[in-house]
Amino acid sequence: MKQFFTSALLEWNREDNTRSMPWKGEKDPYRIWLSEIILQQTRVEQGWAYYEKFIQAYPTVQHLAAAPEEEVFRLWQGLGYYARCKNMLAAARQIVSQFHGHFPNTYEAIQSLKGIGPYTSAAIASFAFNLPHAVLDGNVFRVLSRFFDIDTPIDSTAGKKQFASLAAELLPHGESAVYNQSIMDFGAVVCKPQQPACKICPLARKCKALHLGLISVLPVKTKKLVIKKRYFNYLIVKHKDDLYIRKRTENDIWQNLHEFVLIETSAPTDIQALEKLPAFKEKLSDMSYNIDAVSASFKQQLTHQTIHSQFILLSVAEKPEMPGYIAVPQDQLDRYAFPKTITDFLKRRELSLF
DNA sequence: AAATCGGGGCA
DNA sequence: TGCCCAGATTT
Repeated sequence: MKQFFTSALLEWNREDNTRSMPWKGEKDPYRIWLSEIILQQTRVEQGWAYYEKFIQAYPTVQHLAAAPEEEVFRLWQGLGYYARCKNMLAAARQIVSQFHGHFPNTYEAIQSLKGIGPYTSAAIASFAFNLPHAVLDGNVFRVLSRFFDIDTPIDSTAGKKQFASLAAELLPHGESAVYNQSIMDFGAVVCKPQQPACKICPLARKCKALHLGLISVLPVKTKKLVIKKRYFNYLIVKHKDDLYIRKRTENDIWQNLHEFVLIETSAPTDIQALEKLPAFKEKLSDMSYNIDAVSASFKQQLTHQTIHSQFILLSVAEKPEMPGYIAVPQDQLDRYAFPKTITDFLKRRELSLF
């Protein structure tokens, strides 16, 4: 069974796999690493252009390590999971300072880098150095759980151990790079989450889930998602040509991205009610202001929360004293990274003063 | 062990 | 909507 699985997969890769990607067959560990960080929880099509941008801007790890943080975040803007960006830059600097600019070449050393866990370490170890480590990503969980009919939840500790053990057994000696590439391509192209192509699947003959009618229930996950609603009221404080922004630093979404003056409320709040909040006066340090415009509501759906945002443009006559905020001329906003809700708003130019 | 961290594509 | 995506880190 296991023998069949591995050889059938490799044969599928030789004969039917036409999936092409910029980093496929790449041997430079820096480029492989970059692609793997970008692709964490991200579809290949979504990450593709970002990979090209980063390789162009930072051809080597030395270039990336020397880059200013704000510039790197600007390039990452829109890709999500911004901790990846922060960790990536830290790892680049680790490679230069601790590893003398040479990418580490053992599974353990690779995993000691910021932002690299079991999956990414196995991917780099196998793709760059052909080391015998099996990757375990969403594709692999799905393919294995179906073919071998394993209903242990993949988001449990027991499940991770069980699948990791099986994946390691299936890894063919000396062919970890091509095998790891194959199983992930296979999961993405044939054994897809929805409507897998079982009719043309070369492994169907021995696929347990297919014969048992369990394709749609495998893999099993236990945890349920709880989605919170949040209401963001952004005050765009304008003094002459300057707008006031800050970097988000708290443990929350969008850490290290920038934003305008935020007043979060637990329910939709109109501007009259907003002005009566103590927080409103505090944020503006009792300055006199004039409300120039109020935007419509922008909605953004994240994995764990739904954000409703409105933007209130207000101008002040005197230079504001706002600790923690920086004044940025309107035409230089594009030097800073913002969350998508804000870039959408800025692009829309809904408020006439932009 | 459970909770978080984005944004986009698809049914 | 809900689910998933070349997962990792924090709580």
